[in-house]
Formats: sequence, structure tokens, C-alpha cells
Amino acid sequence: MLSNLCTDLATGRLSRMPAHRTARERARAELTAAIKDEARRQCGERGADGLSLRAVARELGMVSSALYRYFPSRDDLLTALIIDAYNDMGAAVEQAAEQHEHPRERWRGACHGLRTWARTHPHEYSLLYGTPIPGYQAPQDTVSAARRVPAVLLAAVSDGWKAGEVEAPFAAPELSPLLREQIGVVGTALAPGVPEEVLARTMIAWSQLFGMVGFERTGHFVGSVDPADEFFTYAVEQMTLFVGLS
Amino acid sequence: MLSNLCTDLATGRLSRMPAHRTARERARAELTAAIKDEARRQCGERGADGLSLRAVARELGMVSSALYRYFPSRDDLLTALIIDAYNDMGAAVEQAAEQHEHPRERWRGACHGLRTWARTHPHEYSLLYGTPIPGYQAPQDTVSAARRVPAVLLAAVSDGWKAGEVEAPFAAPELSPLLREQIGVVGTALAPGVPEEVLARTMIAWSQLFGMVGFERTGHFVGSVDPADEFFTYAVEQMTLFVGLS
DNA sequence: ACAAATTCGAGAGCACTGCTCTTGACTCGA
DNA sequence: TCGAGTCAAGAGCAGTGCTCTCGAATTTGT
Repeated sequence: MLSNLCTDLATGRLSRMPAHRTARERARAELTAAIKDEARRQCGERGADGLSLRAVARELGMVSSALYRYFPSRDDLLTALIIDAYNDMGAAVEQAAEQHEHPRERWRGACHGLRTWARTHPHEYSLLYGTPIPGYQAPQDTVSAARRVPAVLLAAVSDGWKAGEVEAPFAAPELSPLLREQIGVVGTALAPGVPEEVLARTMIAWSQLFGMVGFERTGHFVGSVDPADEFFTYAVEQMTLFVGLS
Repeated sequence: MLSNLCTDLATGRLSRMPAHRTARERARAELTAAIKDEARRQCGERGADGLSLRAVARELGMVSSALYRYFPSRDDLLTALIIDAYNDMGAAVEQAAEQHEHPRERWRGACHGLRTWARTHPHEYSLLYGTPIPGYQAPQDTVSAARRVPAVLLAAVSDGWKAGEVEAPFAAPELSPLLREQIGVVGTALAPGVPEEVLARTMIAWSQLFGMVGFERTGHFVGSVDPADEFFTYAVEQMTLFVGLS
């Protein structure tokens, strides 16, 4: 029973749990949070590679083996950090979009919100979009959290479409049947009623956004458009037009 | 003197060196290559994280300390692998582009060539575009090798422009003075005579391409457009239009 | 209220890792 | 030929993830 609680705590779904009855549960919840906090701190300083269970335990004044009572392995601790990071990023992008009313402004806000979050949380961004951990299989909890950002982008386009404000800037090639079906699944889930052509453009812009943010983070703009503030703004403007949010 | 040779060997500039006079130099060159080969093999199996100097030495039948005569640290060995990977990727993309005559076809060939290389060399791709190594500063040798792919893309657009085959698909926002200057530097070096507006679109498409390839590699398309063959082809087609290679 | 079940921290220990230092043998060029 | 330069090897240091055991503390069931 407590092993279930442990899992839930590790995956950040603490809020759904009832209040901790016993002192033991309370202590466990607090220690779990403290471990994650310290791990997040170390990740932020030395990157995910520099996350050491022994160092975390040392900093918390306990022995390394005791830490395994809370996270069965280093990967599990990293998974908890990944889910937290996805949710933190998703919340930041959602909030950035919600500060505007007009769909086009919400789109712009989401894009700039993502970049801001990536710049203020570089190691967490790399944790999510950098080199995948070998043999690591993302649990189901991560995919729903990971979808929050594309959901915001699709919502902006969907709202724009409903308001009749989405117009293709140039003729698009025909979508293949398979691609139309793949994108249709996404559309019915997150943006029902929006044509697949518009959704396809949105997904292209989505990957462009993360490609650009990743390039800036990994230094691939150094020597060309770094500092990338103005290039980023320009690219967002172009992709806003590209998806048809005229 | 030989320390210089060591550095050159480590950075892959062996070809510029004269033939090895002594047996010692010959043996050193061969062992250096063997170390890199084995390291590349291990990187391909377990990722850059799983690269162990001791394991490389063990596989080569030598003692780990002996390896430090050839690469002063693990990071130096990784740097050598990075430069090799950049050049391998650049050569693959160049070859993919050179198989076509028309600029638009060269562009498409380069895009698909990059994806093919990334799919056949996933760990090397992550080494180049994944999580940056903390504290790692890319030496000058890497940046020239890293520019080979964007150079191919810019050359295709430049050739298309010279042939009068580049046409903006929709009106672009005005470029800021700083951005115009940043992009101008790139243009004079790699695509002289091409307007900054076109270069800016090319750099947006460049980041879109790598964002898409990275998403596919890290599994962020799973649940939507994975397998990504058709989406990739469609996106390349759209970005071909976007840069104006009509 | 008391015993059984569970959970806990601590410690020892295993098999690794990157890296340093020393030692003795080898090779090469003057 | 002989000294300078280079080499592989070994021991050793400090660190890592992880497992196991062992008492002590706590919770739970009766």
C-alpha cells in the first residue's frame, strides 16, 4: 500500500492523494519532496549527468542507501524530475498564452513563453528534449504532461479557426492518406473541426519552435544569429503567418 | 613536437600531416584510430554516456592508463568523436545534395539525407545536437565542421536565387537592423548576393529541419505522426515552398 | 494494550568509473 | 652508443549506482 503511495509521490501526483494520516506518511512525503528539490538543484548546477544519489543523500544528511527507500533507482528519480519539468514548462506556457485574448496573441505568447522557460531552466529543458536516456521508456504519465505545450499551440490555432481568422498563406501540397489519419487523431483530441492542412502546419511550426529553442540552448546559433532574441521574434512572426494566424 | 601530432590526430586532422616517418608514429596513428573506432562502437551501442575509457582499453587489450597517452581525458576523446561525427554527417548531406542538379532537388536531397543520417547514427546525432556536455567548450575545429550542413542548405537556396527561382510565398515582416546585420554576416560568407529575407527564411527552415529530426529521434512524435516518414516528407515540401524554392 | 507486521536509517560491501603517479622497458635520433 | 623521449603497466585515490543485512522505530490488527 505504501509502495503505491511512494509511486504516486514520485510521479508528482501528490495533490490527488488524501491528507497523510500517520506521522510516517507525512515524514515520507516531506522527505520525498526534499530529495526531489535537492536533486533538481544539483541537476540545475551540473546537469542531469551530474545528478548523484550519493551527493543528494550527503546534502540531506542521510546515507545513500536510505534514499533507495524513496526512489528505487537513479532513473526513477530522474523520471520524477522529468514529469515535474514537463508540468512546470506546460504551466509556464499556458500562463504565457492566457495573458492574451486574441488567438494570434496567445500563439505568440506561448512561443515566447516557451523560450523564456527554456532559458531559465536550461538543464531541465535538456532533460526533456536533449539526449534520451539509453533504455529509458517514458511512462504514460510523462506523455500527458508533455502534451501540454502542443495543446496550447493547437488551442490557439483552433480558436483562431473557429473565429474565422486562419487563412493559408500559400497553397499546400496534398496530404497523404496516412498522414491525414495520423493528424486527424491529434485533431479530434485537441482541435476538433480544424482541417488537417492547418493542423499539419501547426505541427511543423511546433517542431520549428523547439528546433530553434534547442539550437539556442545548445549554442548552434553562435556565430550567426546569437544573441537570438530578434531572430526568435522574427521566426515566431513568420511561423504565425505560416500557420495562417493572419 | 609529437604532442602537436597527438592533438592533430585527436582532432581528426590526420590527413594534413605528412606520412609517418618512424615506426613509432605509425603505431601511434594506428592505435589512435583504433581507440576512436572502439569508442565510436561503444557510443553507438550505449550512447555517449556509456563511453568508458576503461572498457575501450579493455577491449583493445591494454590498460586504461595507457589510453591517456593518446587522449588526455574522456572529454578529449569525445571531442574527437564529435568532430568526426560532424564531418561524417556533413559529407552524407553533401553527397545527398550532390546527387541532384536542380536547386530545389538539392534542397530536398539534403533534408532527406540529414534525416537518413540521423536515423542511422542516432547516438552520434545526440552527441551533436543533444544535451550539451557541462563545461564543454566547442573548439574551433568543430564549428567549421558543424557548418557543413547549413552550408549545403544555403548553397541550394543561393543557387536557386541566382537562377531566379526563389520567390517569397507570402509577404515577410521587416527585418530589424541587428538581425539584418547578423544574417548578413552569414550571407556574405556562404551565400553572397542573396537577400537577407531569403536567408532568414532559410535559417528558420534549418532549425525546423533539425527540430523535426530531433523530435523523431527523441520520440516526441510517438502518439501523433510517428512513424514520421510521410510527415517529414510533407514538412520538407512545405519548407521548400517556405524558403521560396518554388 | 500488546504483539505482529511493516518501514525505516545505517553500514558494509561489490563492481564499476575517470584519473594520477611511478616504474621499468623500449625506441629513436644525434 | 647513449641520452632524451615515449611507452604500457600497475597501484592507488576518490567517486559512483546499487544490494544486502541488521537493529530500531512505527504502524496496524486484535
